[in-house]
Amino acid sequence: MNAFDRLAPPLQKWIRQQGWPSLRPVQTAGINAILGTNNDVIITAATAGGKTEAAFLPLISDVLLEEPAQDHGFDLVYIGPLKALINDQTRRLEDMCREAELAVVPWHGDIGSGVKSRALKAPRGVLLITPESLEALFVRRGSSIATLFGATRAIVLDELHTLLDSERGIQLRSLMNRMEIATGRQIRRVGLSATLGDTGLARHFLRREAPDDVVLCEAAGGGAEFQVQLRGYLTGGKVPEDEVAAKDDRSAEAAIAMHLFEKLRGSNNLVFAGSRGKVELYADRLRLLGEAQGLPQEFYPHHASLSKEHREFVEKRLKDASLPTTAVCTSTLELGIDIGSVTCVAQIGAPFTVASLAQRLGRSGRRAGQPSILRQYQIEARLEKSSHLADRFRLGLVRAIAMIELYLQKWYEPPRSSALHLSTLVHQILAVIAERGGASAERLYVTLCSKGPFYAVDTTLFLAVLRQIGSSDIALIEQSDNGLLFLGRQGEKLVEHYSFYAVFKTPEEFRLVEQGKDLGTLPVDNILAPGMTIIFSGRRWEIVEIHEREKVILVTRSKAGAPPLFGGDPGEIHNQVVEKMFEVLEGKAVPIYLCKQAAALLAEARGNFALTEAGFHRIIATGEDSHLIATRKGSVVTNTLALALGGFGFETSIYDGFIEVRTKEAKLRLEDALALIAESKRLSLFYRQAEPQSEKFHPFLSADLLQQDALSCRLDETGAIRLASEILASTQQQTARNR
DNA sequence: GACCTGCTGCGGCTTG
Repeated sequence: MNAFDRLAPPLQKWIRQQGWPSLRPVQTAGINAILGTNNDVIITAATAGGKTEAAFLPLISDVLLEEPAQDHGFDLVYIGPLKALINDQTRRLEDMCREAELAVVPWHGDIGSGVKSRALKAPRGVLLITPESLEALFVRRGSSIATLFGATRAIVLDELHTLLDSERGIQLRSLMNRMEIATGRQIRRVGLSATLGDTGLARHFLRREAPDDVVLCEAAGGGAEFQVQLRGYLTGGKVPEDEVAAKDDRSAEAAIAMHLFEKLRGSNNLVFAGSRGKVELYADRLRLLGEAQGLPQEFYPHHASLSKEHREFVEKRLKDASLPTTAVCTSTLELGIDIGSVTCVAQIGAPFTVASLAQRLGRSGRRAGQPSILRQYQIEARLEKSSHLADRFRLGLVRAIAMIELYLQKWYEPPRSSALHLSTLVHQILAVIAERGGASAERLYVTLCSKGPFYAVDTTLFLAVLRQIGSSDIALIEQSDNGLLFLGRQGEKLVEHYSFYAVFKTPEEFRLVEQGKDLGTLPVDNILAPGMTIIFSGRRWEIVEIHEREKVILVTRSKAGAPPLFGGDPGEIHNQVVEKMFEVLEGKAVPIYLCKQAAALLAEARGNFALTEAGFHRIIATGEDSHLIATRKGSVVTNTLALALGGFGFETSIYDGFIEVRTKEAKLRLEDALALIAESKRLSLFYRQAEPQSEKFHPFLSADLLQQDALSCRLDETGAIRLASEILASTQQQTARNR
């Protein structure tokens, strides 16, 4: 029997109504993988490749054709990382389920309590929910979980790739696990994604006990033709006489804005500017260019600090084919919210990961016969005598090239699987105790570690965490006479507040208000005062009043302004990306997608790289007491070595694949320090400040636990030790050769 | 040298 015939009649009718000539291969594969089996399944296809239907056509059929395990409860559970995505998918599923008369229930923070209480009284159909709302159900209604999910056939995880490596992903795996323990049944898991770097690790995420049994349904190669141009621009330094032309504004940003304005006007596009500050800067310039020509506005900023109203306005304009719209944005427009297809994706500066570049490009070329177009812009510094080697090697441009090359090879960053996730573990200990009204240490360990996602935590470490959060000054948990663990004084306070359900940290912010209307938010660490001017939401403002206690800033329209500071963490670059960068630096081929200026910059970078023989000498003297070490590694290993060197009094700065070391304050020679590191088994002794508190529940952990947590993911000791001996060996070879 | 995501229950009010 073919795939279509195996579906329940209401779904066959729905497919006919859609006017589809046939099912797509990935949908046929999904139907065959799911119907009549208990398989866990991963479905990967390009954005808008029909993944949702590939999963839900057979899953809904299964609900209609087979008897449920119990009379009440949700038949299917869909978990989405965004409220907007849940709203989109609710509409699609309602359409698909109408004929089948199956209820579709959206559930997140913006959904009214009426919908929720009705669904709790008579749970059935498809539940679409966020990880946080699901956590809230477990914590608030722990005793109802077995009833609510006792009939659930499958859990569908949308945008699986965003969950693999993150704190939220660990929480979600724990929730799926807790659901199976509460209902006493194994529940099928179906993951959907457009960009999975390593399907092996995705399988492991989905079902750790049996990753090999997870069935993979892959759509055959996307098909859209890929067009790319990389344009290089110069900034700073002395502008040569012949380049000083009539135009007032010679900055690279102005030139890029002008090019974007000319190329993108009249169609729908996305411009990824790299940071919220840069988004504001380019949106402002593009608006001014339009106003100068008396043209209607079509360039708008979009990022997470802007008000919901403004963001929804921009998203709606993007969906509307009749109004040309370009959004200058951050990764807010990277995920699967349906904004239709855009003509071109522009990227200013090199992205941090190939995975996000791929995700962004998935937004363009979605209509048959239309290419997917990338316009990459890169600004480099004009070189002077005193210019730094990182500028001479044109590392920004080289990284942009490496990213495009890796994208063409279809390589994406894999998730790291060794992380301990102690912050999230603390959260889940509190959550499980709240869900069950108390738990023994043994039961907790089985639920969370031996059977759960914290498998890297052994019993010794687990007990150390319990002791730490049970200590009298932390008081998150306490133990009763019969050995059962309960929430402590502080633990109860945390769990009672609604801010408990999310496992990730969010900064404190000011609200920006103009005449009673919210424009958006700004991190509180901005240094602002009345009279100062800023660019925000694509317009210029003057600060009128600051209300510290209410965290409100009142503003009024202004003619001047600069983008405010939005803060942020340093990005993380994978080893493979840095390796590719060195391949580019050492290579000869000039990619055809470089403009003349970019090609000249690449030639210059290669010339400077060859001149300093950085490929040959791993340690290059760059001044009287400064050196450049070529680590040829990504930021985790490079950071670890830099931290270890810092322990010896060296001052360090980090670049892609390089560490600059200043030896002035150091107690010993650089080579001797490297030798000591190379001989070590552990580096912890050398760190000066290796207790970073970056995650939400880190403040409750001890220095020792924080260091173990950092070493499991943000630092790589063995990698750094190996790197130190590798660098030494190559310098010794070099010395021998010179003799 | 960065980006993003999420949130309950209840008291008290108005309105039909």
